[in-house]
Amino acid sequence: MKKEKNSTTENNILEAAKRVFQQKGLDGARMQEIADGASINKAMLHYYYRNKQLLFEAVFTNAFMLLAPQLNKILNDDSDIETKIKNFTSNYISFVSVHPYLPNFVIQEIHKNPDFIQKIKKNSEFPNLDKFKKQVDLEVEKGILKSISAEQLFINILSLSIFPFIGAHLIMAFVGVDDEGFQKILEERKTAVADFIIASIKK
Amino acid sequence: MKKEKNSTTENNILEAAKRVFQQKGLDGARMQEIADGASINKAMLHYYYRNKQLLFEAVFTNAFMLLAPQLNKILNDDSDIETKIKNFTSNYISFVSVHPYLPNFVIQEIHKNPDFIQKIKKNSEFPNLDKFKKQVDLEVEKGILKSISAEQLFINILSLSIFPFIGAHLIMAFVGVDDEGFQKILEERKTAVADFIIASIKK
DNA sequence: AGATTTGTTAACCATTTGGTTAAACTAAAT
DNA sequence: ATTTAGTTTAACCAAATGGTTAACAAATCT
Repeated sequence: MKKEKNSTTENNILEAAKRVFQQKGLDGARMQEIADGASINKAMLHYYYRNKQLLFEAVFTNAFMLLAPQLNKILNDDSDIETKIKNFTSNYISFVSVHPYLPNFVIQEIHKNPDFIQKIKKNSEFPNLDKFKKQVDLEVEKGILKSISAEQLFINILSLSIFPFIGAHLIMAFVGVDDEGFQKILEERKTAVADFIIASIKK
Repeated sequence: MKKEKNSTTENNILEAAKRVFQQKGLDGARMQEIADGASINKAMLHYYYRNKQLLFEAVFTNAFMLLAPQLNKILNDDSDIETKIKNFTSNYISFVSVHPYLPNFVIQEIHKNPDFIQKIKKNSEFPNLDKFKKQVDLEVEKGILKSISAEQLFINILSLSIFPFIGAHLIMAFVGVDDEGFQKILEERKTAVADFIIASIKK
């Protein structure tokens, strides 16, 4: 038996599957297209991944696990809130600029199949708000921050960081810029988002 | 010839199509399911709407045209920025709470087919930023607002208003609340979002 | 080397799916 | 009453699609 056959084939499949699934979604994706993308026979897909659903779940979990660590940065490290916000927004926007399809993909498929997230929540360390909440409450108490609920603040941070990627085309149409112009706006946001948030909550 | 046959059938079709398309997307939707939902034969669908694409476009345009007027509120009326922000965020969150599927549907299909938005941009009055931009620049100049670009502010407003609906399931998982708890958070946001924005930009 | 497991292919299959056809039905217009 | 035009149905169809089979090639093991 060949063991170290991690080589190309399986990787090619995952790469191709990622491309196709992220662009077209579970329903829109075609196994044939993925096979073509991986330069293999369609039967090979079913050799490596028994069926479409399993292949999809592999890709999805992969994508999700790429985003989760980003969130742990804001939820579970020890710096103060202001620093965290600066780091997270900047890092996140930089990171997603390199993987622009990720947020849409993850969010869309969770939307169509909300149970999916429960499955993931059980495995691995799923980020939770406990520490962040304690921290915010403390800084509010200390008078460092204005009164705000950690939940609302968290939602605001996520919204400002993620939405521009999800609504990119919509925003471009409204604002009247092309891809290049939009890139500039995103670049600005790497610092502008944190400034915006901090201006609002810092006493 | 029966002329006033606007009666139920066509309406049933649109209602059923709306339900199915919004839940499953263009690719995931099945003509048979729409037919069943409208209590008609599948052939009737093709009698009223020649094919899936056209039926979809009817539903999509419909949905989009429901959201556009909301945006005109913030872009093209005469009140000052602060008032506009208060009105828009509150109205938008209220409105979408009643149509929670809308933002996801519109954004997702635009994401998969960006040309779609160009089609719409040509018909009807498509909201644009010109007036809003002038107003923001003026209030910045007057010293009412801190220095901020109208584009970034606009994106922030949209993000904070729309994302919670698109990322609902994700947020619920992170924050650790159920549907009911999330409803409460949204209710809070009807005022909290505007307060958050204004605290950040008002001098 | 010979057996066995693993990787790969081409051809095939059952089902689903969007879409069509032709005929029947309905109600108004002549 | 018969024509006419719109409405509705059941049966049908071709293409697409996810998935399988069986045979073959290439490693791996003994």
